[in-house]
Amino acid sequence: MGYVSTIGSIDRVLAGLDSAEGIDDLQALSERIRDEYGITNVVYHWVNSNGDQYGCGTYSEAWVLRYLERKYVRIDPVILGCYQRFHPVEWKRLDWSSRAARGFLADAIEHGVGNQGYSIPIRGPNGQFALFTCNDSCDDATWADFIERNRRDMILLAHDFNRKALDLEPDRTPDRAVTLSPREVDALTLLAVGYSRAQVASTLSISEHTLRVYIESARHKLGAVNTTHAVARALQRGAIVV
Amino acid sequence: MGYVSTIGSIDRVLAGLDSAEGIDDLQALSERIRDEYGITNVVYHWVNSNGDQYGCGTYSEAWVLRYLERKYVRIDPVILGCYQRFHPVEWKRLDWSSRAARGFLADAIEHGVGNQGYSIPIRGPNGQFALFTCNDSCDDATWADFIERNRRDMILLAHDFNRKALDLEPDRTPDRAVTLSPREVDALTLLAVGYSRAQVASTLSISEHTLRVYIESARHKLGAVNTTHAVARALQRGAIVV
DNA sequence: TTGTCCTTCCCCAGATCAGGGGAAGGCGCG
DNA sequence: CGCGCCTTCCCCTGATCTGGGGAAGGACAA
Repeated sequence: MGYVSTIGSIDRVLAGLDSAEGIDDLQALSERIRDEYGITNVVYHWVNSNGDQYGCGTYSEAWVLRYLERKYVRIDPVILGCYQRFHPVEWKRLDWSSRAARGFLADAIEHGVGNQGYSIPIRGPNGQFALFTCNDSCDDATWADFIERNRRDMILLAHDFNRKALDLEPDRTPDRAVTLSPREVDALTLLAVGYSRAQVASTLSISEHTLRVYIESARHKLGAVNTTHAVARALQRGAIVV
Repeated sequence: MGYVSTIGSIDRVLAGLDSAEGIDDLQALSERIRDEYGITNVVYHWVNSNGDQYGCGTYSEAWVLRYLERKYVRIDPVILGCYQRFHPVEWKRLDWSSRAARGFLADAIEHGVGNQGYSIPIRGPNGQFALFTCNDSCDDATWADFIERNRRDMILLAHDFNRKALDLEPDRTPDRAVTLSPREVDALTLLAVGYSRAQVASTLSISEHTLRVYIESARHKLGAVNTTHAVARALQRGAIVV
């Protein structure tokens, strides 16, 4: 990481964001951010609830293809870690202990991804999830210093980058909000914590037949094909909280 | 809204956040933010889907009690609007057309809530939801100018306020990750998108018996009592991404 | 007032899942 | 070179879920 003055960078970049008119501009902008801040990579990565991915950034094409091809999204500790966290996180603090994760890391570094990174999770109303990541190759102290100085900028960039990305791709918000009835929420919530149908029915003091009506109705609303699917979608969309 | 210089405010406030050690400090800090920025109210409000609420801020005690007592969370257009939005929003742009909303607004203003507001939605891994709000009584142009100048500060404050609030209330954060094997991840992931066991087995090109071993093993790791439970916990912990 | 949605109840048959066994080869870590 | 973990295969039975039906009262909104 070469030393680069970042004074005013955020203003220049946000001005660029304001005038962006297409995904290509965002792509160019990620490169711009990378250069303004003197780091190796800047990436905006959208992870869709059906496994679709999309994004832009400075990773090499080879790495992006490999990532998709190997379905790394399933084991990438950055994704997994951010997915269960509220706050931005430094990569070093993620869990790299599994074999799959270590293999992934080696592969990533081989493809030009830096060993240091900082990723900001961004969430939408119905479980939509995206990541804004910056990364670099340097030692821990240098990176900690960089983050210390630029954390705020990165958070603001993540916000505005995401907003612009959504403006440009309005169909990225396909999961319409589903309103489950209170009983449907009860039913799915109890199922999600492991109750069997019989247990749920007795907990809610209704017959199992009635319970099934709720589950079916919730299933239809959620576009789910079975109970497990319905619970999964309800959780993803925040329709139930366990 | 009296004119107040906000230069350096963010630094002073964030320093205060760093040293906060309890919910009382956050309460004091919300007052501090209010004064630094010269507005009427600053509020951090955690909303649980089961109706639980929690937060701190400068609203009068009378208003908070009334809000809870009347279960305003169900009709508050700020909550409703932010719940389905990605980005911070000015109150004027929300939907105040329903009668309930207008009644609510009148009641709010009567209790010292400003007519102008800016609320930032904050989301967690499993639909957790909180709001960081600043509001004031002034005309549209004055408020637009205030937001224009302080939008970035508010976003950063929302982030850090939320982080601190979660630090101080660790039970609101999710459980630690479990490391599932790649096959277990495959199995649960496909189950989560609605596949039956037979479909999963054939998709993974393994026998259904083998598949069951993975599901069982994942269940044990996750401390789940059945498949649906296992999928739910895996999702919550970010062990799988669907 | 009419319609839509929520809540509750009931029947049944076939498909699916859960739970308990046991056994094999492969891989990496100490 | 074990030991542990991952992967793969097989047996079985009983419990559970899924897929269609139909029916009724109450709440709330247009």
